[in-house]
Amino acid sequence: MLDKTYKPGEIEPRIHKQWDAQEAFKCGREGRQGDAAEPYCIVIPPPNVTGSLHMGHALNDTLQDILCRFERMRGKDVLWQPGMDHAGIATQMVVERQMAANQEPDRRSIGREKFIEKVWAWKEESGGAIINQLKRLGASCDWSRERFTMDEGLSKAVLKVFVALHKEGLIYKDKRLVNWDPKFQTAISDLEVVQVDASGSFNWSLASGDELDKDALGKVLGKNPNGHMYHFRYPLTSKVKGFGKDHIVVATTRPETMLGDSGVAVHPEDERYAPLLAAKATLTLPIVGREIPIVADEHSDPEKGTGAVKITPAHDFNDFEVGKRHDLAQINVLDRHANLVSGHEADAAGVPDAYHGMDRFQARLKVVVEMMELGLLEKIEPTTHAVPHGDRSNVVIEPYLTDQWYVDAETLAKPALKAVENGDTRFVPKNWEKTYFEWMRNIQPWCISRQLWWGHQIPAWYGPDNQIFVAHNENEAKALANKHYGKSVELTRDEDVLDTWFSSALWPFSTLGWPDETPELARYYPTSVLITGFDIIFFWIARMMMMGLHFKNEVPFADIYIHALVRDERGQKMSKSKGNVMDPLDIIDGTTLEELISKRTNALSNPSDIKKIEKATRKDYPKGIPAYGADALRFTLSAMAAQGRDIKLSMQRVEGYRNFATKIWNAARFAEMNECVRKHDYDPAKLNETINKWIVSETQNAARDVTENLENYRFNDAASGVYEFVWGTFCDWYLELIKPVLNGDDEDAKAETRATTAWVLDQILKLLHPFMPFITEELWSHMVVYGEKRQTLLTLSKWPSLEGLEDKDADEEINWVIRLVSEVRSVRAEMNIPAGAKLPMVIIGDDKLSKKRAHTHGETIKRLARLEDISFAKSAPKGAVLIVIEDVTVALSIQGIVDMSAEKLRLERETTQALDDLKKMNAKLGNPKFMERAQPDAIEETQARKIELEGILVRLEAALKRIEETSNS
RNA sequence: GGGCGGCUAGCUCAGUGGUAGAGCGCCUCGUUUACACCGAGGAUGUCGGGAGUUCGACCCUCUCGCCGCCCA
Repeated sequence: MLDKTYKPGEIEPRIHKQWDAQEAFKCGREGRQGDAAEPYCIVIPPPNVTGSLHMGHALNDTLQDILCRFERMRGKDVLWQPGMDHAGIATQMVVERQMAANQEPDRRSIGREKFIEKVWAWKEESGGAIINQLKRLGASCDWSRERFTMDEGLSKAVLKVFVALHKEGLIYKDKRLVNWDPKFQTAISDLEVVQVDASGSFNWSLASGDELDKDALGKVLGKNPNGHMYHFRYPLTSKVKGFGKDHIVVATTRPETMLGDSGVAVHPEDERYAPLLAAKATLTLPIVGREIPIVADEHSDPEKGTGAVKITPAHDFNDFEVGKRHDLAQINVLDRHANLVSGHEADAAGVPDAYHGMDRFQARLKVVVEMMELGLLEKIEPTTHAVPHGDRSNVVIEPYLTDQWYVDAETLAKPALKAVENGDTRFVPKNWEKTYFEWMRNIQPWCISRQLWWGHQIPAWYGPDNQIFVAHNENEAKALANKHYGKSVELTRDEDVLDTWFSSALWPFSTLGWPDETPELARYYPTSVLITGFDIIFFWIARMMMMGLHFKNEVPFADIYIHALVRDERGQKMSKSKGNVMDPLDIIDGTTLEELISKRTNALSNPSDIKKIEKATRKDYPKGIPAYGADALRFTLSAMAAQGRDIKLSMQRVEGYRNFATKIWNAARFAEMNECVRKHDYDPAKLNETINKWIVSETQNAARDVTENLENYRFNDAASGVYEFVWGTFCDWYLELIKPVLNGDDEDAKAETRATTAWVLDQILKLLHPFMPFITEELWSHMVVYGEKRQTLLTLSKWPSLEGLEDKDADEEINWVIRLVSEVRSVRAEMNIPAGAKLPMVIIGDDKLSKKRAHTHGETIKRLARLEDISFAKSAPKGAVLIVIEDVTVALSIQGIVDMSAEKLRLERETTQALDDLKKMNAKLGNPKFMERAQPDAIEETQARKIELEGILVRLEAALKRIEETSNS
């Protein structure tokens, strides 16, 4: 016998063991190989090896798991390919931090090789915690095929791709500006930069005559160095005829970059500056003393400020382009730490001694003060502007001139763009393709080199004269060099590694064995669908499309399903630094308030928020979180995963779906108690009892509904469909309706009903399994106490594909019973009839069908509506409440129990409502345009509704009349 | 500045060119051995504002407002 309550914590580990023992999730299982089964493949978006499961993963993986389990049950040969990426920066950061905490020597002192060893050791010991968390969620990946982007095979793929693309000229080395992260001292891609708005508060102008309060400015900039626009006067080297002033005013939010200025640009048609352009006038850069040209370039906007823009080609992306057009010098003034340069470089750049090696933001203040002292500071105004930050380091990024490796993304993007345009790959929901197109059409060269140690080292070797040899290995490079130089030379390998996303871009085929032509690659590529969040359309999807098409000549996936973002209760994006994260495992296993608080406050970006976070957490979760179980969490996420809308996680919803799990549990318990046993020769198409025909018909509807919705990625519709069927139809009505049968003495009916209950329950477990794998698998294995042994695990059983079970007559009959019972219950409650009172019911009139139905279901109706007995009469007895259903009037004798004036009010209210509705129908039918132009269906429906309402009104009128007679007598 | 999405019951959210929905919460009731993590019943809405298309708009179009996100 089942326990009275359902305990997820006890069930889940047991079920895991069953799945593992039977290797249920392995692809290419017996009976599903070759032509025997259609392959179905999803590659997991590889989580980061340093990561831990968050709600976004939980949603992402729940949806993938639903599809995989669904298709596996539909008989397909499913491969859900799991794995992780090596997360270059994040992992290196974790390990370095750990070394520092242990007071070990830093990575530069131990050298590259030793450091890499340490990273691997870390990975073996504490990396990949997320994989176990995924398992806890119930993810049915083929774990035997787990891959890691640094694995030998995947590294081989990276090598091959790099060498091939280089050979084709699609990978090249270039000196350009990159986004430089001064904390990690590496280049990062555009996508790894987040723009953070800065707003200042300091205001000053030369014209005001006030003295600049340096200390006050220093204080403001100490809090946030950004958020101000500084207007500088750059003096003309010599006076120019026709130009009234002896200087030009330029504005900047980054004053320190002026040390690297090599020109000032004005718009070619800006008449204000025409004399200067004509005279080829130059400016003398203050502080530095360099003479710089004034150039005409459309980049400067005459409407903005003074129309003159200072140009710092080595430290600004726009200026870099302008500088190239006018052959301006690229003067670097920062070092790798984003401090001001020192030594030779500083001398070359003309940076004064006082600035050498100075912090960039201190230099900013110093430049401003010095300009003020020179009388060249015109004003400082507060402004709001976007400041680039490293997404991992959270420090201000500097555009920095370096040699890096690039992928010619523009060329690779073309086929990738076309594949979506012509429908080879389909976005669901469709509107995301716009985002994809937008990005692909404006794609920039992809900087793939990183100045890190952890990752795939770039397979490029340099000769003594810096000649580059790209090869699969050192010997091959040496051979190339020998040929080039005609002799053997010393080669040095490029120190840098590749962007982690470079290897992730190969994921859909590298995990299947490419570059080897493995059977898996042949069978599972292209994959069926990619499920992911919109935030990595650019990072990952676009790049997989490019690489897949280039190297496999086929799109990597047929469909791309883009799901929502999971937000917190207040609709805020969850983030560790905001302290509003929710660990999915805390919902599965439960947690205490204190643990929750400590988890949320230990990674805050702003520690002063601790109290605030604590308060909010105490308010939202005063008792911590109970253990709701993986099934409840999964069901919540899928029920809330409507296309195109974010999910605001609601604990109440989780609780509701936990209750749903308990409901199913108890329905099964009821079935067990009543010996509802499966029968091997049970045929749902050959039944005698109307009630059973009905539920079997409803089951078919529900199965079709879930199937269609899952096929169309309508996860929320699928989930709420099963929910409604299980609770609203099966539990609320079917199980209640059969109780009299189970307690009765018609043995044939009883046997059929028991078998039907067992059969429906089996279908329910199957339909529910993709959403709630644990409880369903548990019940599946449990419901054999009296029955036949199961042949398979539920997860490997056959998905219901039901046909020919619809039964319109049974449907109408049972719906009649349900309506009748509901109406009686409703009237009883409204009339305040004591729950215990059993009333006699009289069915008025001579309708044969009603009589027959009332007779067949008499016991059931009596039980559910709490009736003493059911009889038939031509007219209603005195002192009765009349209930008007569409086609029948029913009298409940309640003499003495009920206040007749209340009853009168009730009938009057119903009459008013019916009259209102009728008026609407008549208005429609009386409108010639409606009759002329509306669809025939709509007209028919309106007419039917009109007739129905008229019938109801006639009977309501009769009922009211009776009341008056009764109260008069 | 460009683009996308949202605004529906107290809350969280579905929804469709033709009679406004669910869950939670709320109110009333609960003799019944599946379940109080339950059962029965009930109340609650100018579907963000305005205009248009249409026989008919919560739905389509335009416009305005507010909120959010992405890109520059």
